[in-house]
Amino acid sequence: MTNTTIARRRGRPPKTDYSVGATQGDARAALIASGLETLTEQGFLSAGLDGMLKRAGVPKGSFYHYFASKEAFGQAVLERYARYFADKLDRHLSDDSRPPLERVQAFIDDAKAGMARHDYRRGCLVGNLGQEAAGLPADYRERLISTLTDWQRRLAACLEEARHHGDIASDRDPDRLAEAFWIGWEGAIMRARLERSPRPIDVFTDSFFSGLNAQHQGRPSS
Amino acid sequence: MTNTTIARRRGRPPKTDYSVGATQGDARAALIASGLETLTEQGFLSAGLDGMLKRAGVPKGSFYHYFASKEAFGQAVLERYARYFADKLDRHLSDDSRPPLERVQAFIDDAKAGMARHDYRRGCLVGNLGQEAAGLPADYRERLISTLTDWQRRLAACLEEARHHGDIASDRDPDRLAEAFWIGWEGAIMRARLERSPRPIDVFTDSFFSGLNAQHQGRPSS
DNA sequence: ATGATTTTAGACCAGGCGTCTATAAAATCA
DNA sequence: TGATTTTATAGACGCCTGGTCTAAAATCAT
Repeated sequence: MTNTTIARRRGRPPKTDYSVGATQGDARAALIASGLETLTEQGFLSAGLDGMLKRAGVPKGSFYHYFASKEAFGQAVLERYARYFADKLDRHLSDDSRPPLERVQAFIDDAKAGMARHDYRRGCLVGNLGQEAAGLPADYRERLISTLTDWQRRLAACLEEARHHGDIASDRDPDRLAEAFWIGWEGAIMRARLERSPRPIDVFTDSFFSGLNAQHQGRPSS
Repeated sequence: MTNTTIARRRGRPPKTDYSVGATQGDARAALIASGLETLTEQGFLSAGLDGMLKRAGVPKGSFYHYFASKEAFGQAVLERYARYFADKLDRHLSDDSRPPLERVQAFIDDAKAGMARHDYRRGCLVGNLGQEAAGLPADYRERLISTLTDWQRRLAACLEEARHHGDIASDRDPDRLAEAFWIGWEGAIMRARLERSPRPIDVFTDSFFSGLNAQHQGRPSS
């Protein structure tokens, strides 16, 4: 059997375990953190590597040691963001100590606070990259879509609970409601950033909650 | 009356092989038309002048004869887009031959057809620039906001009619509903472009219409 | 011709991504 | 210990693109 314990190799060992956001000294983690800040503010295409390198305090030579290209770097940042966001979602939406819709509101308040904390300069990375999707490598598109459907799945589960709880009309489909939520959410984040105000988020979320117990009806007959 | 046949002008004659601007002979119009196509696809920051010039069939040296800078050019394109879009809105929303909500649906169908016609490559210029607002000159922000509130005003008037018509619960505020519409709309356009599908628009608009006759209720108590 | 006006060609410079070479650090082998 | 191998840092350089500007071209007016 192979020696799984240590398996000695020659040479300087790599700084393994990038997944856990190692803190100081880890250039790769610093780069991703810097990328998160920059890309949520500026998007991908118009963001320059040099700026992110400077922000992270990492020289260019190191960058291409850890990432094959700017594109590969962007993907890594997106992965990290998707995980970070899904964790935040779960933290709120699985909080059994509150009724389901309050959990949704708790997530919204959390996100709102985050935007205010950064003076409405940072948006949603998925929204930013989504708008640039035309000019991005093809695999970005798939990843962005899968991220959104992942968030949708998590929200739908909570809305399903709310339906059983009696807070949503029984003929509404939680999955479709969740889909509509994220569609509107991205618009609300964009608008909040534009106006530098939490109001768009409030207007959207109020509208969303109001619609939950409406009788479903088709569009106006044509 | 002016001689429209030949109308000789002073100075070096233009090359007049503009490919885009329907109206031949006007390089400026060709540039704006080209800019509309490009900026609705790519946004402002990552779009290059060269591509737009080539698309318009206008030589590079001419650009700064017609516009003071790329920024000024972008503003001109935005003005044109805002007018174009407001006209389209009015054409539908003021059509007294149909009930108000059907007019809204007619506008939506029109916009959907436009997106499909361009294979979901082009988005809403206001949405594109809005997402880039952080990296854009300050006056862009104000213009984008005023454009959205202008569209909101027009839609609110139609929703007010719908309320009198009995299609909207009497305690809902048409202005706030219209505000919510444009917030979600931008999200829907973005998502439709990402998925290259009309579905996000349908999901959003169905959700919007469903909410119109709901009893208004606050957010979940916290 | 000379001058005025309109349009264009092309140079210019800044910045952006990626590469390349050099060096230091950390471990093993001899 | 010293040689060797692998990892990581360091930043200068090249090539290209992109926005801007200046000088010149092409025409009309006098």
